[in-house]
Amino acid sequence: MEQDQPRLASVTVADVARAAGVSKATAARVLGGYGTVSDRARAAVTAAAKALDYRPNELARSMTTGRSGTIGVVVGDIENPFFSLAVRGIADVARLAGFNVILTNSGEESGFEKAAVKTLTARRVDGLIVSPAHDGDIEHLRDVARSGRPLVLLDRAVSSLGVDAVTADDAAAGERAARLLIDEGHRRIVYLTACDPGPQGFTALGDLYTGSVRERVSGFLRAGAEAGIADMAALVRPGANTPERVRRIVLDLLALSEPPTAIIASDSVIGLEVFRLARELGLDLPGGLSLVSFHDADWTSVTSPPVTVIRQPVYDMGAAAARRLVERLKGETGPARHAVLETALVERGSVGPAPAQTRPPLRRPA
Amino acid sequence: MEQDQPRLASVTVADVARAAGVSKATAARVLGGYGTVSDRARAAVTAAAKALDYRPNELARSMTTGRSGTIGVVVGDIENPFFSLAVRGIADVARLAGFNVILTNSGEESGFEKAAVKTLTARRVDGLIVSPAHDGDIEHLRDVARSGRPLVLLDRAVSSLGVDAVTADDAAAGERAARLLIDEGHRRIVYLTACDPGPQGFTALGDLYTGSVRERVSGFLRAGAEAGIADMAALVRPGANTPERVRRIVLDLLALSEPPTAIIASDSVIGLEVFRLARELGLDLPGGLSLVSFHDADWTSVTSPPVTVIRQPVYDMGAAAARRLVERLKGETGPARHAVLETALVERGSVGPAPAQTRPPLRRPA
DNA sequence: ATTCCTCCTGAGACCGGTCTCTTTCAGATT
DNA sequence: AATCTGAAAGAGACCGGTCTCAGGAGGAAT
Repeated sequence: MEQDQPRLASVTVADVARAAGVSKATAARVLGGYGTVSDRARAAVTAAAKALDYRPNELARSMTTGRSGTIGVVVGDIENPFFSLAVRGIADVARLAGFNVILTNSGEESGFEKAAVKTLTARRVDGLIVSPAHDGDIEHLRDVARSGRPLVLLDRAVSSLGVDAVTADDAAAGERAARLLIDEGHRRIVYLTACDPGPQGFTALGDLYTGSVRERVSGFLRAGAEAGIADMAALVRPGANTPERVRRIVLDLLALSEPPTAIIASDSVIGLEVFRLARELGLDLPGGLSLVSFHDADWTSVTSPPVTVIRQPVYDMGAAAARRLVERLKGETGPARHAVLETALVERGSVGPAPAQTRPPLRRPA
Repeated sequence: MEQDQPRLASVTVADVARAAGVSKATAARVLGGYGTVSDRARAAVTAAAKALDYRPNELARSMTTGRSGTIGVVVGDIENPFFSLAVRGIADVARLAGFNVILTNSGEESGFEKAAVKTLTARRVDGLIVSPAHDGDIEHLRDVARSGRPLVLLDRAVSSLGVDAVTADDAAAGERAARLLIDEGHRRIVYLTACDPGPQGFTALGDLYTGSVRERVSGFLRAGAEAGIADMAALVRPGANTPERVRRIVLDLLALSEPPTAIIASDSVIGLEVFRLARELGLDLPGGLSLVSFHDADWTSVTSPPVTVIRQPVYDMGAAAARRLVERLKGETGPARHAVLETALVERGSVGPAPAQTRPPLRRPA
């Protein structure tokens, strides 16, 4: 072993070159793996590098090459199993393609998202995968697109940006979930989602600034309209951003003179909190309340009853986004593509017929 | 608005300086926020920078300063709620201290971990937080320590490295969990963990190369020894690295002539799979099998029965690790510190008395 | 033997910042 | 008026790599 000198200054190509008795250029060629070098020189440099414990400085390297071998990812919330699974998909594909992943959390806040994007571009990532928190506030993404740096949107498309996107078939999924409940006779169905509430709650689709949520709600409303349900929009509830807020919203809803008979939760974190609250209240599922949750999270299959969910191909969504980004990074040009992945309705035990009411449960015309 | 020139080459300080009619040095002073500059010059440079849409190149900056404003994090598995919560703690503290976080997943594999550490140091992160997958294989960490770059170990201490670490009181927690079960009369208790199995399973503590796991098992064995249980070590089962392997191991155990009456799961992912399997097998919890899981994951409180868990201060562990790293980054020297955070046993419904057996349930001497 | 071509190598510019060193100049001091 | 002081600004080296370009050596072709 070499002596334990507390080395602060790092070994550079120049040091290696000197030790090997060649020029800096030749050493760089060996160490960087480019150009042509004689076997003799190569051996000398390799040996010197090893002896000196040379470690390349990626920073310097990417400063000159312009490429960093890194892709930046900005997700809403790594804690949400949806995103952590998607990130895994991204990471796996990236690794195979030889890219490193820099991950950042926006906390679903536009301000943090902007800061994250700024930091990542400043650090010259080769490309970005972002799930935009707020699709009315996308100047920073437009900047990225304009700068020519590849950008792929994940889970939330923003068509006006004209960049690649990978999402699930949210509108169809929202419609499917609503229809399932309607077919069971439910008429007062809540759509509960984490999108920040506007000044006075939900009034129109435009109030929902998260792409995926808006899609889902549009499907939800469509199902209601087709079934002739008067005011399907009345029970769309954004603002379920924390467990506490989920509880407050649901408690308020249950206190209505005509309480809802079913809830659709827009992600598994919300779904879990609804489930927990129902159980605390002694509310029987699905007898007293039916529940459908987006995202087939692990726990949904072990509760009693297990939860009926919309299964999204989350891992694949991440992987597809990364694959697309890598294509772009490899020079693929051509128009922006929006990949829409199919979801599946997994029927388990949390949906049952609506309890008998004043109005008899009408069946939707087949 | 400016014209939409598709700018590929980025604007540099030199460009700004030229536009502002000052020297590169002066422009750099304004843009970099250092040195002294007249108000007139400052105004000119600021205006020029805005007009040209100047964006600093963080790479170039950190190449000269030697600091990158970034801390690298290598965790075993971001998908595991334990790590995603810890990462959140890290990210929050880092953000407040003005650092960015680069996150990497090792998949609990030493090889990937090494690659990740190498990449991160090559990109000159200012410091590292790592949860070492294998504490017999730490040359790469030793290199980091030797290079003088601050390193904090998370969840898994390696005392021989002589670096800061933040862990839970794993030995105490393991002992506590085992004791709870022993007090309920259990004698055949499984400790199920994800640590990769040696050639022929568990034979001695040294076979467990994950620090936290070894600690927990040592506590587990100690509890057994104190209660005079003959062969507590016989039911220590590493290798539960995937849901499938959890199933296989548990099924094998249940097929024993004298099957275990209780299982301790070393993390919530394992705990969930055990729970699911028990339910599939129609095994009553806690009547037919008692279960204690490490990590107070969300879902553990909503199952039927809810799961008794060891609650670790996961978020705080991440935050503490980040805080310590930031201290070091700010120049704190002084000896390595190992912070041990307390855990709590949260008794819920998945633990019950051992079913009557040939041997009568002995109570541990108070 | 001469020319041509290929292979290898070294010198040095360059990337985009920071930072030291030097010079200039205005205002204060005596 | 002469000197001192300190703020402001410019020139240019530097960080650690990459890469272009020009030149030298050796082998093949003529």
